[in-house]
Amino acid sequence: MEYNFTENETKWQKYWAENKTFKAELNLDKPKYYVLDMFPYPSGSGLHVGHPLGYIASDIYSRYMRLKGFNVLHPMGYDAFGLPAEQYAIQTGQHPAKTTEENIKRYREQLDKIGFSFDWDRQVKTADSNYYKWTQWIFGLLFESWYNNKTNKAESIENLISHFKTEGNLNVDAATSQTNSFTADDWNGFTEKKQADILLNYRLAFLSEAVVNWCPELGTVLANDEVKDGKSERGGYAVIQKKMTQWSLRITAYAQRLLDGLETIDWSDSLKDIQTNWIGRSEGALVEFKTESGETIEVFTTRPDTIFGVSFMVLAPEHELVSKITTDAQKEEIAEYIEYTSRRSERDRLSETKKVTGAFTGAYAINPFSGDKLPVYIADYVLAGYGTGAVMAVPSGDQRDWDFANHFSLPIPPVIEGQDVSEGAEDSKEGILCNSDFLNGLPVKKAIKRAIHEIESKGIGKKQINYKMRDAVFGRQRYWGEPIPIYYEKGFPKLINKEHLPLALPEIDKYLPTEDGEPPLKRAEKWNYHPEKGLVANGEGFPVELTTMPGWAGSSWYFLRYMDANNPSEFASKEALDYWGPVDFYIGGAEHATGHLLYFRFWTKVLKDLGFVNFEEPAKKLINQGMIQAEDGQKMSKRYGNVVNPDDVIAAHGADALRLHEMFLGPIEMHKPWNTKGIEGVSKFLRKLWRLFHDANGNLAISDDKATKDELKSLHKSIKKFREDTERFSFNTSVSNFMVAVNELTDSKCNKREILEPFTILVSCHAPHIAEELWHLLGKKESVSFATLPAVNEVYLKEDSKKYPVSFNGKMRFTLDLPMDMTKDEIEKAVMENEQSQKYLEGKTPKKVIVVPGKIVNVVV
RNA sequence: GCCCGGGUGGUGGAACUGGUAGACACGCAGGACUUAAAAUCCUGUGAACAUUGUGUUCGUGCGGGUUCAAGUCCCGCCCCGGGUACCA
Repeated sequence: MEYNFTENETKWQKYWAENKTFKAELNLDKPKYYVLDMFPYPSGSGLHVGHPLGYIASDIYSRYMRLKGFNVLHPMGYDAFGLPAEQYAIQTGQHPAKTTEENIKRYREQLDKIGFSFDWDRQVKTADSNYYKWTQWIFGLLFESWYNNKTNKAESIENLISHFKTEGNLNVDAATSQTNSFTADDWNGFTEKKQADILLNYRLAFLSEAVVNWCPELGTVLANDEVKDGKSERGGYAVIQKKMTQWSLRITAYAQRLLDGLETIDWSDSLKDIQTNWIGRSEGALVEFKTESGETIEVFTTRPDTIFGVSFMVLAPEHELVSKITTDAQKEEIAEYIEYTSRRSERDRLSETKKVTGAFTGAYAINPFSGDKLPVYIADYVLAGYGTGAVMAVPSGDQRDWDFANHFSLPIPPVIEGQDVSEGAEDSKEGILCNSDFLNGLPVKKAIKRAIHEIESKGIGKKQINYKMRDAVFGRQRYWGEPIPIYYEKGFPKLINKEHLPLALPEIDKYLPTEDGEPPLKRAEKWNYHPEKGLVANGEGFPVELTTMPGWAGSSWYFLRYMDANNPSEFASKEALDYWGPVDFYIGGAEHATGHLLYFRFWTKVLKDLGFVNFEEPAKKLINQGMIQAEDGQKMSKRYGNVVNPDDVIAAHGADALRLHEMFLGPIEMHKPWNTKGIEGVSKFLRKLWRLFHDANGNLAISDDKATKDELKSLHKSIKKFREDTERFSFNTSVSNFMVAVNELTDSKCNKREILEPFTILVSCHAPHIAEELWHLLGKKESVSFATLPAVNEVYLKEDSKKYPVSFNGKMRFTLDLPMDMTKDEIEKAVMENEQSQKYLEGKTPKKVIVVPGKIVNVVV
């Protein structure tokens, strides 16, 4: 009887589901291992063949770790809130919850057919109110915390308030947007509103007025990682900069820890690089320049050593000093320039970076060391959002400053010996300072230190570290997301009481902004809050926040919920968190490097600081699965009509073949095209494997005879390679390893239990359905996933002899079979005495003979 | 521009710390079985030259180098993919 994959695969999928074979239970007696996949956003088009690639790899690894005796947590769920469902709802009027549920159902059917060993009892859906209740609760934690730079962690806002009451903010070192200082008396005298406003400058979840990315098409603000090339990542719509009051999360407080943590985790270098660049740490100095009129311009520079090379100053057009220092004569020009820059979209600005623009304010600043008069310009190459929004321009060392100086005919004084600034700036960190008074003769690195020292002792600045990363904009003017659990009393935000969570998403008539441009939640009829009664009809109580959370809120902590997914009273129990956390192995796409993967590290650190989890990093090991392209090398997309559906592949070849084939395509981390024909190879392998257990007539035929030395060698070679390959996530070479073994066993017509039983266990990770059936044909009653991974017995691998490749001058000429226990000298002698050697020696005596026992022989003539 | 990956047969890819380049597959060619096809099995398959087996030369993007020995290490380039970009 030939192997019937459809029948067999359905049978075992049913068995696993009915017996809850992969149910994970907390068991302190067993070591745990947590394998996590990035959960999918259930889109309307279902899974294509590229999606399960990572899931297959993680499933193989999960099964492998189970065989090694670990208690494995391998869950799955859905990232169910998001823009596409809402856009669809706007078009069709269908409730996004309904379409999302339908999509989830379809995803589940597709996933079930692939034979994953997920514990479905732990499924999470971010749009489920039992889940987002806790997302809202975590938002509450962020709202009620501030970051203490002295203890280097988040602390309760109550601590801060009591500090304010007794000392004001004088001895507070916090991550804050508060610039003014106040005393205890000041604080106690402030109105409630004023106090609330100040606290917002400290809270980790805070409301502030800031320039944000506004996408008019989507009708919402976007975080920096959701904007690519000046357009929205979803939809590709134009983005403009707009000043708005917004909820944000103070991720910048964690910039240094997010950087430091990278050194403790086993993630790919490219991913770490992306995050490092995104965080963008730079060391330098904050320096004050006085204008002639007595105003102070503060600049950030990474090259304080070049301060004698400053020939002008530049402010961002939005800089608050611009209006104060502009002379009457220049007012018109400056106003025109500001008007021009505010008209330009983000895309225009980015695409015209070579165009030099700017305007002179008429004001002059004084170089604090040289006393030189420095004209002050405004230009939009200086960004309001970075550093202080002002720079000291050093045209000899900075190309942008050079271009500007060149355009406006400003001097370009060199400050490094031998510097040639006629064609452009030279920004080398090597070199010796010149024309720089007390810095003359010093190499750059020492000069930087010296300059900072002088700046500090003069009292005009200090050493400073800046980060490119911005705080994360958190509110979205959209419907399909978690409501932010905030209401407004006396004009300032307050947290909705814990017992009123979840703050459920209300029903509304349509999913569009109101006529006044308010977010869709404004349409809800019962969207006011009463601290005792909860939600009440509008007109009663206090208004509730109208924005919702971004797509990444729910995914920032889902890995924690899986640990205790059905807990009704906590986000997860302490016991479960301590046992299962952190994630041991995480797999997902690299496109989440600057979004999800930063946010989930950030939330983990906050929860650690507040004592809820005992680990600093959420995932110890992470690999990125590559993309599977269509056969034509293009991206697989409905638009190109080149999508391959796993359902079709499974119908034609089976789930085991799909799993093997996806792995066989190449290394997990690489992008590679789908290859329809290639699947024949793995199908053939499965049939060959099946035939090892059956005779020519298709009847089961397993022998209890003793295995031969060669058969044992095939088996143990395979066990060894399988273990090595799996440990280094080389799933593709495992497949060829299986093929080699089956080919060898087929050649020797091996049907011996002693060989087939352990081999079935190996194969069960990649091809669980056929393995499960074969396991039962071998007479086993339990699932093969409860078996033990076979150990390597080196005795069977030991070779008696080695076919030595013999090279002359590095060129391989012939091989020579020699016993393994020969010494170097004996090998050399044997080679030299061999008649074939004479031909290549041409009568000469060899200069040198290199012998690496067990490896090679190389004769140098 | 800067920072990461990556370039190996007709194709996907192997070669873990320098040690027989091309494992394992796909494809292709030839053959066996068959009335025929499918399925299965066998043989061959980097290129060129030569050929009786054997052999010789070249060959891992290009050019150099280190080494007894380089796909692997070093230097300089080219191409492809990704990230990032007036970040001072």
